[in-house]
Amino acid sequence: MPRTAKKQVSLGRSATRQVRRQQLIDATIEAIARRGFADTTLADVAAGAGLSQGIVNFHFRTKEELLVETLRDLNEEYRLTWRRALEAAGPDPANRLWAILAADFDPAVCSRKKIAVWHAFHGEAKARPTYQKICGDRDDERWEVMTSLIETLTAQGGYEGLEARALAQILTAMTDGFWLDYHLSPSRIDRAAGCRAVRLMLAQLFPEHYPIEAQTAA
Amino acid sequence: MPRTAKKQVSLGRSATRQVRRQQLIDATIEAIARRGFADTTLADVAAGAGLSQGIVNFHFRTKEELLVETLRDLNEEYRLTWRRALEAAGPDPANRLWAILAADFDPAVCSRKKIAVWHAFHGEAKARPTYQKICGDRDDERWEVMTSLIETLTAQGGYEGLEARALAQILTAMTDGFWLDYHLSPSRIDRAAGCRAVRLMLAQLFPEHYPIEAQTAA
Amino acid sequence: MPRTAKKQVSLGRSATRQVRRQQLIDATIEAIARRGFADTTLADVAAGAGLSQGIVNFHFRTKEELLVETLRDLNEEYRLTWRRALEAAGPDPANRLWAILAADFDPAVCSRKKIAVWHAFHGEAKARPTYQKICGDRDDERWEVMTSLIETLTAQGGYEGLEARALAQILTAMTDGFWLDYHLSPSRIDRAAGCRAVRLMLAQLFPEHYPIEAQTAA
Amino acid sequence: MPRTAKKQVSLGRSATRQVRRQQLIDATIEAIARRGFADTTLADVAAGAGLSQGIVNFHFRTKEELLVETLRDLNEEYRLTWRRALEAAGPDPANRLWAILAADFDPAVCSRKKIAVWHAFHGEAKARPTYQKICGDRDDERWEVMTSLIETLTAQGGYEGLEARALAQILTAMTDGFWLDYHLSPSRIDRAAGCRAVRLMLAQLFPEHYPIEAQTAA
DNA sequence: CATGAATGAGTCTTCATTCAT
DNA sequence: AATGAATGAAGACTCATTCAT
Repeated sequence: MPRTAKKQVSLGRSATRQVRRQQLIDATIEAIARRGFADTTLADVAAGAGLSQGIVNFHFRTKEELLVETLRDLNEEYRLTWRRALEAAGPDPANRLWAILAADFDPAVCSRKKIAVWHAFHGEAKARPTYQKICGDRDDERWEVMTSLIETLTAQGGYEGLEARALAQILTAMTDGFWLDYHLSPSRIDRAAGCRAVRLMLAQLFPEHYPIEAQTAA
Repeated sequence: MPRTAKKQVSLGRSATRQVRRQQLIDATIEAIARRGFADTTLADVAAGAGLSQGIVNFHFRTKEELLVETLRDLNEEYRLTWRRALEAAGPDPANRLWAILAADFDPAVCSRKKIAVWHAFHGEAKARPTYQKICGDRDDERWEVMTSLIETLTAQGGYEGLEARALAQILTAMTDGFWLDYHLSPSRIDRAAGCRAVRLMLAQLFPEHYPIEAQTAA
Repeated sequence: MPRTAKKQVSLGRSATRQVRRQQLIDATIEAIARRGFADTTLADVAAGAGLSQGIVNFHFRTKEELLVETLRDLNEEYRLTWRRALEAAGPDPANRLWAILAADFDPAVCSRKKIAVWHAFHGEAKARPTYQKICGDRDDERWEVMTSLIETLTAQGGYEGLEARALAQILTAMTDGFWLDYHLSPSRIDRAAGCRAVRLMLAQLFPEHYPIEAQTAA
Repeated sequence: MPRTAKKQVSLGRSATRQVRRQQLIDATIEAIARRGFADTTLADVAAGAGLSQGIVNFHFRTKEELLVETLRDLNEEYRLTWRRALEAAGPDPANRLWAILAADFDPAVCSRKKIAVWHAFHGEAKARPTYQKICGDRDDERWEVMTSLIETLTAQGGYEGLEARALAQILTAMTDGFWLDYHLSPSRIDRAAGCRAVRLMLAQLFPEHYPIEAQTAA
């Protein structure tokens, strides 16, 4: 508890609304990762943040609102991660496509903890339309960008018979699947291996754009 | 209530223990699919089965035991599905590999409802070691068979530079990923498309064994 | 607590639904009378009934439902009291009118406890439409009967200038007012005095029907 | 929030303690009338006054103190209303008695809102001795004056058999009862009708002093 | 004086579990 | 075997009160 106490003092009562909210969202992610979605209580979250019981209902009106905001927060972090990678990748479409895919292995979003929380939300998605909507919107955006890049690649190269939508589905499924496998069997797979496997796929699908010798690390 | 009464009468008090248990497991799957893992109560399950409140604690000692048995039941159904497909595929390793992968799109295991429940359990896996163990064991078995088949294929064909483990990872990730995408964005993908995409991947990875013209439907 | 324990045993777990509900309603009346409306908790009620915490939400779905049923119960008891008195009064309208008014001083409904609870509900009536509706319906019924009886009396006797509605209002206000005064200043008034005062009023308003010498006790 | 800000500015930080207290008492009356006693929170009161959360505990030490002061305020207003009417009535005891009774229909005290709040406090009276004391004292004072006036009237006129205490009780009950009926069934009664009915009663009880032709409006 | 974030005790409500019938 | 009333622990939420600014 010394750390807790220090935290409270250091942030003090004057912590701005935004800071407090983020603090609680972080504690929520931590709690869900540790205890699971079903067993996470507001008491856990508050204790994890070193704050008092009633605090969550003060900053978020209900538990559900906290959860939704947590999901949005995760979403935004994820979105920013691949968006930034995309910008950093420059104009080349092959580079850009790779940047998006490789972003999924960025430690900022691809950690045991974060992935556990993602799957916790995914598990509840069917029963909670709000979650499904948020996740769907997130995927739609990434899907658009990827499809468009793949169309450019297939137009450039002579990849006959490869439809952009099908390829986008394959690549999306692969990275999503790696997250799931990493979640369920962390001992069988690691970030580097996942990254390499995706690169291998790209090399298979677009040999012109991703020559085998030029492997890139995550 | 008449329906409930009839159900009870038709099954009779003599229903064997196994029948009742299965009835409750089915109701559990239904309830989790509809309400989500966190919001499924024993009352929901009992009502869904047309039985009385206390019944679950009679046939399963605790809620947790019911959930574990439900997961095992799902698992066994999944395992039987691909095992049977494997047997039906005959001796050819290419056929056998395809059979395993295609089994993931069998309506018996690949339905909106079942997939929702799978992801509900996956979401809780990190927090509940038992779930992780059950899911891990399931994956291990399939993994072994797939790796072995892939090794045979790579030994047969001249697929240089393709490591069996990496390929197994790719293919596993892809089918797992399709399930997740089907769960989150059912409008973007359907079973047939998923099946075709996997076939396309096989054709890319093992062109000798899966010539493009010989497409197979799910 | 020994008494509580005995009660539980004597009623047993098999107490019918109706008995349990009544038991809880009685405990609610007791609790409101003792602690007031605002400070009555479900824990008070359950403890008062010698039962466990969650019992109320089992037999009534919410606290509000328990309160509404309690009000209905009080209402019905009140209604039966004057209805029975009315029947016992025979055919004479003067007797019948007197019976209704005197019923308000029947110890079954006119006790410190009951009246306190009545006023607790009246106090919340404006803010809770359901209460206002229930109380309004109760008053309407009694009002109809009284007005009709008064019309008969004024038609019989030569009471010029006395309008039935106004008289009904006066008599209703008087009994209601006695209850309030009994509630706020129990030391200044008692049931017998209230009863006598009402009788005096009747004698003043309808001297032909209620001759002064024929005083009747409550 | 602009309205809030304006309000604050217009009253200014220099508002005297008394003004703030009155502002909060008024907001309390408003809140109780709207939400009921049990559901009125200090947040409601503060918001209603356009001030901040913690303000009440600053000007009144506790919620209970605010409520008590609100009741006292209502009391004082009521007392002043009939006291002023009494003074304005001149020396004639019949006029004075009528003035007291008619004051109960003065819009200043006899409004839907005020009456709702009165009954809210009455409803809690039994459980809170302080309220009972305050209401009792209020009634005692009025009771003394009324009894004394009635004694004068009965001494003057030849009203045999009419005891002053009984008459005071009747008249008090009647006005109290009108308030309750106005509270519960506002559609059945209005101030003018109540006033007329009381006047009718006086005419019946003291025909010498209140001749029928000399009706007075509220 | 006033604000409003923070606290934490208290309340309603849910629900897994028990058990008399 | 089955029922369903009852239990009671636990959780979300409310709100009077405090207090740093």
